[in-house]
Amino acid sequence: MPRSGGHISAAPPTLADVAELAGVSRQTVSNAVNNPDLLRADTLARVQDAIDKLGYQPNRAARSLRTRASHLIGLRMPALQEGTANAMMDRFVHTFVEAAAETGYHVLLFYGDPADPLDGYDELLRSTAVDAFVVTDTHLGGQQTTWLQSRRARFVSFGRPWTQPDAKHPWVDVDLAYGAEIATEHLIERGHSKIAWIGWHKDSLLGEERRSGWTHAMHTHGLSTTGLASRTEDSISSGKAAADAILDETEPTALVCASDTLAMGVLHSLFERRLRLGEDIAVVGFDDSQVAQTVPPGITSVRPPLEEAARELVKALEELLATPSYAAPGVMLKPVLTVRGSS
Amino acid sequence: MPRSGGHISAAPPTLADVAELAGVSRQTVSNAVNNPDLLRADTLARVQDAIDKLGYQPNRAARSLRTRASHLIGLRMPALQEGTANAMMDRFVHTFVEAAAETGYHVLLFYGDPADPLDGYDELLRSTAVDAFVVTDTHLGGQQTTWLQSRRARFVSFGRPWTQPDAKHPWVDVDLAYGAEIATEHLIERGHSKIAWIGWHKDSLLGEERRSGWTHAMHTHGLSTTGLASRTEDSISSGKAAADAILDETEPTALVCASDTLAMGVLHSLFERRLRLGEDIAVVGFDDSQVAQTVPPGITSVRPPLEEAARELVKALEELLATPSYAAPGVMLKPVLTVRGSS
DNA sequence: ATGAAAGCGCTAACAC
DNA sequence: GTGTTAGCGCTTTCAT
Repeated sequence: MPRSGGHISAAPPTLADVAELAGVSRQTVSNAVNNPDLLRADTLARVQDAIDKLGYQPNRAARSLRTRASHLIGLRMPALQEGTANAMMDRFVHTFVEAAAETGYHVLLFYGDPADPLDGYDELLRSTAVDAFVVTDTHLGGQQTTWLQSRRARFVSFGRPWTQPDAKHPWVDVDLAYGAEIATEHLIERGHSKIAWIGWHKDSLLGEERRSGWTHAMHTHGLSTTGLASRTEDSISSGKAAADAILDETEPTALVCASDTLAMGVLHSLFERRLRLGEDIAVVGFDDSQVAQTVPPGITSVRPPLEEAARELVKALEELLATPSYAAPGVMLKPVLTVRGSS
Repeated sequence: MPRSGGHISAAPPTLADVAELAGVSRQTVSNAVNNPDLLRADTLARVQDAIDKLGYQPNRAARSLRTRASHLIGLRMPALQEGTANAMMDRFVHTFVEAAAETGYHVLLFYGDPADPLDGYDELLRSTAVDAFVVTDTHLGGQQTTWLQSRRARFVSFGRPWTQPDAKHPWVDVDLAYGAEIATEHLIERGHSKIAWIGWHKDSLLGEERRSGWTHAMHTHGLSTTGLASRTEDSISSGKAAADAILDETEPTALVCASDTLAMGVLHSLFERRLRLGEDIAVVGFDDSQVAQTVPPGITSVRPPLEEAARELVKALEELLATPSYAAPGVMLKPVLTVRGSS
């Protein structure tokens, strides 16, 4: 499709303009665009010519009004976390927008008050601005999904329905217990046996999930976990504090961290102790953040397959929008371990 | 506005539904929403009641069709750069979406083939999907802005019109020559005099800009710059190579880097040489990325005021959409230096 | 201050 | 296969 239609006027051409130029009715042009098989080959060619010549593009508002579909997917912007290494959501948004584009959907990014997980959805729903939503922070509780369901809104989620085992919406998630397991096994293969875990508080579903992978790998290989686990906040300073405590008490030779942020906390502890990352001690993180990728000598990290997750979600979205009653089983994806100098 | 309208039916209420419930005509309801001052207080109250009861929200498609305004701002997703510390654009997107929300605008994120800087714009323009665009990567050349201008599209840019001094569109940028200057002066204050510059190739406008700040600060303080500057790619490995060369040859006590990515390259060099960042040598970066924030002992970095930039752009956008002929002078913002352990 | 009529650009349903 | 008719939900005249 040529970019320069040779047409600069303020008002874009309409169906009627094309129809007139091609010498057919408006409906025929509409069909040429939406059901080309209905036209005779020569008519189609003539209409297509006129479309190209005018640079015609259907008006989205008019089409939406008529078809009751906006071809827009709503995505509430995840809160920005400064001072952490957490940027997984940004990478997810990137890949989701890209995947959605391939199926003719655009993404409507909206903002919601961080204090209210429901803020923003209602307005878009009521004004029929979007066809569906992608919900991302399901581990924060099922408020969003429960509410969307009660409003009969269409949506898919990146993240399993942790607290509602009977939820019916399509979802995609990453098996991060498995992630912790391969991370731990990687360290065992490298000859470590005193492998510590630095994770989140007990009330974090995500945290317990990841922790179980570590426990499982340790026990499978007949290794003890006593004195090797700690639970803390997801921040640099608490990661450092946890590392300080565990290094003093149990002297592990390797640490697995529930996030790259915690891993960076550990690095702060090592820096202070003048220990060499990857030589004196091994560290593995989660998320494969830019931080893990760039800090010397590179932090080995569990990498969630975000590209695949985005594609799966778009696929589910397509089916959901085509079949109102669509109910799919959740999809669980496996992460891979990106090995770098830290281990 | 109550979130639960007590109304669950599939079809959202329309103006007509509200009118019937309130016992007025449709236009009156429309006026109640768009020109409340036109109504008598009691009528307004009655209509408002009906609106609340039904949870009415104007249909966006219908409104757009009629007013020829979508209240959507198009933003093409910047390419994702893995293996670097560059995430400034993500932070910009965050703050822009937030700022836009305050004025009733939502952001339509779209994808464009990275190989074609123009890809994606045309379709949205022709289908009248967005009211305006925000263009972000102006330093890559003026292709996007030139083309948008020729199409009479409305847009603002984050980034000055480097190659077109006569461009008329509103823009906001950050004075990073000044950023390099305060970074260098900070190091001079700390007692350094052999301060190296690790920057980009000569054809990078952004790079030359930043470099000039370093040169200026050095000369102002009577310090020599010979043998202290290098030009390279924006990547970890070339940052390391540049640092290796300059550390061997000139033995500077401090380095200013054109990006946090290059600063991380320097860190790789230091790691190999077993030098202590912030003790044996000082390093300052650009962008105040998550990497600079989290790596021990923290990298001093020039922080662009993205929040302010986003707000300025939204303001310009509002005026631009209100006044078609609106022409504003560009806005140049000053960055601040976030001082951390690396200096 | 409120109401009636018209029409934005498109597609679904039906006629020919 | 192609054309005609109607109407999606809203706002902009214009009349009252």
